[in-house]
Amino acid sequence: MTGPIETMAKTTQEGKSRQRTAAAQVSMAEVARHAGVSSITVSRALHHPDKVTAKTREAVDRAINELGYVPNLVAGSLASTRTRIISVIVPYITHGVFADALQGAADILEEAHFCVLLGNSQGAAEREESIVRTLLGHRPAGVILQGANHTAATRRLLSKARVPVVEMGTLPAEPIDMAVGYSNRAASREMTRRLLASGHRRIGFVCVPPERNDRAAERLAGYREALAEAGVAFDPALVRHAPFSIEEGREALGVFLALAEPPDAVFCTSDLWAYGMIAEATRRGIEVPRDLAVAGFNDQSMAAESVPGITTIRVPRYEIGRRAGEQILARLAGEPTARIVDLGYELVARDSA
Amino acid sequence: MTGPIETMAKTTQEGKSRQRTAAAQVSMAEVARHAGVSSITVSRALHHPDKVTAKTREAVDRAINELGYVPNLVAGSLASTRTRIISVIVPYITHGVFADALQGAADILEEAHFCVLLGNSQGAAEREESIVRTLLGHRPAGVILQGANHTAATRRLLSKARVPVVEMGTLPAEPIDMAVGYSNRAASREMTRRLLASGHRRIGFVCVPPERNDRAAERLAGYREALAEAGVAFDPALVRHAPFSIEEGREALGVFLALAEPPDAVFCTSDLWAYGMIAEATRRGIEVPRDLAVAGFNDQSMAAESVPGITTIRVPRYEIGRRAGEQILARLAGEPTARIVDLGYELVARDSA
DNA sequence: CTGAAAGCGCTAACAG
DNA sequence: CTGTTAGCGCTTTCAG
Repeated sequence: MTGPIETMAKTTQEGKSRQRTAAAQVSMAEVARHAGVSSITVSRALHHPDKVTAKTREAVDRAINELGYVPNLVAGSLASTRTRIISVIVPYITHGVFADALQGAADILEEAHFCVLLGNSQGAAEREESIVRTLLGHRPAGVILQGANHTAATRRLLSKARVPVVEMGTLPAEPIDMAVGYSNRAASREMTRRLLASGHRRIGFVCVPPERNDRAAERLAGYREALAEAGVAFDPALVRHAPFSIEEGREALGVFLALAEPPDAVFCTSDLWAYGMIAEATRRGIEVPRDLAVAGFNDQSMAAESVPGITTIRVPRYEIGRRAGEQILARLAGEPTARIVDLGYELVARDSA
Repeated sequence: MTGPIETMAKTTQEGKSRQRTAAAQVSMAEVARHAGVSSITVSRALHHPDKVTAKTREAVDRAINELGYVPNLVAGSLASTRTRIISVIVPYITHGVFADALQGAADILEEAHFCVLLGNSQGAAEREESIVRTLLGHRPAGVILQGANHTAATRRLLSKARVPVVEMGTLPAEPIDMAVGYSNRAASREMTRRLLASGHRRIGFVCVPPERNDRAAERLAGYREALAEAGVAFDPALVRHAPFSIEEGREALGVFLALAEPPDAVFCTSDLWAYGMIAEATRRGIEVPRDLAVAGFNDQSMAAESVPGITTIRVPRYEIGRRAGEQILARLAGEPTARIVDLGYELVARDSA
């Protein structure tokens, strides 16, 4: 165990004067001079090597290497009024679901030589709006964001930006531009139906507050639809809101058991809660699924590791991000694009429900 | 369970002609005209509101709102040769350790109104080099990257860029500029000492191939140092390389048990492996830690959930990213900065070792 | 406190 | 295939 230690810099500070980035950088003009050609020829050797003789290309390449030239993309972007930047905004980077989608988007975009300008909304629509405003200032070639609950201003900004926009992880009735996801409502309805089919009638439901989260709202709607179909009355006492954590799953069990009429099944709309709830049930001698059925959502790694294994909904998280990136690229290439891409979901039946 | 469905766009394609981003955007000049002032006054109203009369400021603000003006940061950056972009490069976004650090960096940087330009090296130094080259083209105000094994060209590029650079998660002898992390070697040595102190002499070691990963190399070195201190001979047969996954932990156990002289303890340098190994041991009726002690690294969420709980090394993952961002900001503000910041680690003793 | 002129480093458009 | 001329939209510098 060690504590924080700081070794003071031996190097002298350069001081406030040298914040300017491009300062001592080599410019294209210098490369041109070095190679005995004009700037535009350097530009062409870089971007359209076939439009330049092999000899010129070599001379330019040599000059670039000798001088250590790194093209200034800021200047290039301004001149061409075009960037190779895609903004990707996610609620939380550390949440597995979003991290996977972000990874998918980053993979395909970097492959296509685009850069990802990252935004982190922390799940707040107002924060998202201010991030969108800033990121649009960088004139991205496209924008990818999570979910569909945005402020009116965010929608307006994105529409006016005249760039491809993809909302991921959900299937909004009116996407800003394009959407890639799956039906949270249908997935939730299907899981609830499964619990009902097993004979459960008192079904608890755990989710994040649905007011500020369209996915949670959709899942709650799906749950209610399935109950209605089966003629089971909706009981608000069986709905519990919580932040994401294993611990909250443990606590939710306690709350449910303290009810006058406790549930005989619980649909946790995150595997984290399901995992915690099962662990706590086991600790209390409640057998899952015999005494209590527990279902999860997302098919995160702990779903398979839990004992019993968690019956859950698997969503194509990585694929959603990747496809979102592909949609942007397709639009930029002038190819026809689908307005809504439904990547589906899969109910993974294990032993917990 | 639903399959992929695509709804074709009803909206007509805008075609190849409209890839240009800034195209129909409102310019500062238009805002100026609308407000009856010059561009430079708009610029000042935006960046130095106190250098402008309240009346002018209001007129400008009104024009901005009416026109929906979004400042073009590309043009601004070119003119000022300065950006508010920090490049952050991580090996994998989905790996919890890096996601946490990325989150830490993003949090502090966005707070300071900087944007994160994300790079994803996939753990390959060559890929990192090409990413660094591209990202530097955007003239970031600073660069944060993971670890210390970079190509010579990467080091050269970053040094020549004349911007603050932070390497995170490790304590290199010769940082490119600054480093924020902890000693992988010391942490590994301490854990190995603990296993030795419990009487173990045949200690297995699981890590990723150390040739391409400086952290793995440091951990291996710490393990060997502790063995040497205790006069225990190093046995290459006890070292296993594997990719990160729970499954690989299960497999590693099988390999170790097949040895003529199997280990009585295993130090897994990732909790993932430790978790899998313990699960597999339990399945085979091998009691942990009585029959086999298993130690982990990183204190990921499964470490506490595992039965028995995993004895592991906790590292300040989020804090490392946050501090890395702070170092960049401090340097940009002209404040003195430490060359190396050791944030330490903590051995978390649970029941597995 | 406000403005005019000049230019950031590059690329588009047109010539040769 | 190569070069010249003009900006991209903003900020810097220097005047008023």
